[in-house]
Amino acid sequence: MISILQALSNENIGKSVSVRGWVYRSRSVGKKSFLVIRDSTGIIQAVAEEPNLTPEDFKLASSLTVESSLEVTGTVKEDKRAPGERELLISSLKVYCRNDSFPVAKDKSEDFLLDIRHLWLRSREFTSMLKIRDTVFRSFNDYFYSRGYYQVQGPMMVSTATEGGSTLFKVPFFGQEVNLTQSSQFYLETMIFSLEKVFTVAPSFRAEKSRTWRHLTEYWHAEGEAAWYGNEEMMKEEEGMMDYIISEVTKRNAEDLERAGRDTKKLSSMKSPYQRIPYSKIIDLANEIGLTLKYGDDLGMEEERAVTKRFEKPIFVTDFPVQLKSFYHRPNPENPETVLCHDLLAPEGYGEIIGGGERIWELEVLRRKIRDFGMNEEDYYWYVDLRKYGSIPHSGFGLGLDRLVTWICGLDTIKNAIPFPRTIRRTKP
RNA sequence: GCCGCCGUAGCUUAGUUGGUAGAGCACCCGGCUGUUAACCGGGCGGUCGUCGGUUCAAGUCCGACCAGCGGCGCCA
Repeated sequence: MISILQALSNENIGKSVSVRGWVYRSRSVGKKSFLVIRDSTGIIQAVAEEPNLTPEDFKLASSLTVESSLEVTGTVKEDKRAPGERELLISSLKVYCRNDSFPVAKDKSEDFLLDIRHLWLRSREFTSMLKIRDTVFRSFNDYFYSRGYYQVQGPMMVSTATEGGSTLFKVPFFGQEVNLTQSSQFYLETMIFSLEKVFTVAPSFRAEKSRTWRHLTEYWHAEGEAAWYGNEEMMKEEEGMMDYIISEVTKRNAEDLERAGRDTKKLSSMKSPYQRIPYSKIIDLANEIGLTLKYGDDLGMEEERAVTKRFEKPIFVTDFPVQLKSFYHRPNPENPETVLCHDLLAPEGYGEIIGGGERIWELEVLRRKIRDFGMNEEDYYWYVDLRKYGSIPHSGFGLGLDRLVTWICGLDTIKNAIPFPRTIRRTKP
């Protein structure tokens, strides 16, 4: 038994091989049947005709429906008429499951495809996306291991919020209530005191009633936290990570990117360094483009799209005003109206994929910010404790892996960057 | 949270001023000696999202509900 990719290789021409998989297309002309078979590695056309097969087997082969599963043995032959110019002359076959009509046909709506996502995953487009997604997750881990980070895990059930309080999922917990985590950041921060550099890949949950192309209620959050790092050092680390992920994807998934309609050369050209643009300059730029933004306004969807379309590479937006960012961001000592932070915006209109920066490490500053943001210090006692015992400068980031995949694949919705998207109105399949 | 939109066969859909539903694909049967989302002929397949109302008569008009989609805000 060999893979379809292997069956198509030069050394198998003229040889008898066995492959197994699923019927991708089936057509018959006169006394010949053409079965295009797919497995995880590719597709090959198999030809069934009677001299090579018993009448029973020929009939069986001719009757196979889309996505029926089977195993075939046959001789690999070069033939200009075949897709891929190679095909398999079937000498025997074994059918595992002959289907009724497969629900996925040529006419399909976005809505219907979401209902049958469990079957739509078998499509070539989705297979390619899943392979690219695999590379993104794998290379994220590999990069941080190569940089001396440890992989750690925080809890998914938590009792404190990282961001605002209104977007938490409440879950019953032995007569009490807990929340599903929105970020593992605070837990990563606790672990830098033992491991110094840590990362995690975990789901995060947001109960925001978002209805957009780039929000999920459950998404894959890749986070890193490093002791002694400043904002600039963290940005450099992220540049290294992005370079590595993009080089791995373009190396391993060239064909998959092509199927997704993505220009591999264009992706490869987006090497770091990325521009660092202060928030105030972005406001100026937005106004040059014709948008009306004043200092203190947050960047909306329209602004982000317009701005990122002007760049060929991702950009960092830095130095946001204090009030636009969460309480834990460290104010810039040279300009306390702004914080030492960075958002990484993907080009081509895709927008924010990373948010990060330097964390407050001075106890009194953190206490004041917690008060200023109207929060209760007692709820964050353990987070505050970190600033009491051996506190150090440190920085971190959170990356939306599904957003990164959306951009790398050039998709128009984040729902197609994850096998089973969870949105405000969809929990099935 | 705000704004907009859709629901007719397994899928994609047509359906006129209200008169009891038509097609393409899929599937099944038959034909075709090389198909490329094959083609040709036939067949199967519909409580028109649900409930209620108006009417002699509702897919069509009205109301409520259910389900889902798109955009904004928020964020990764």
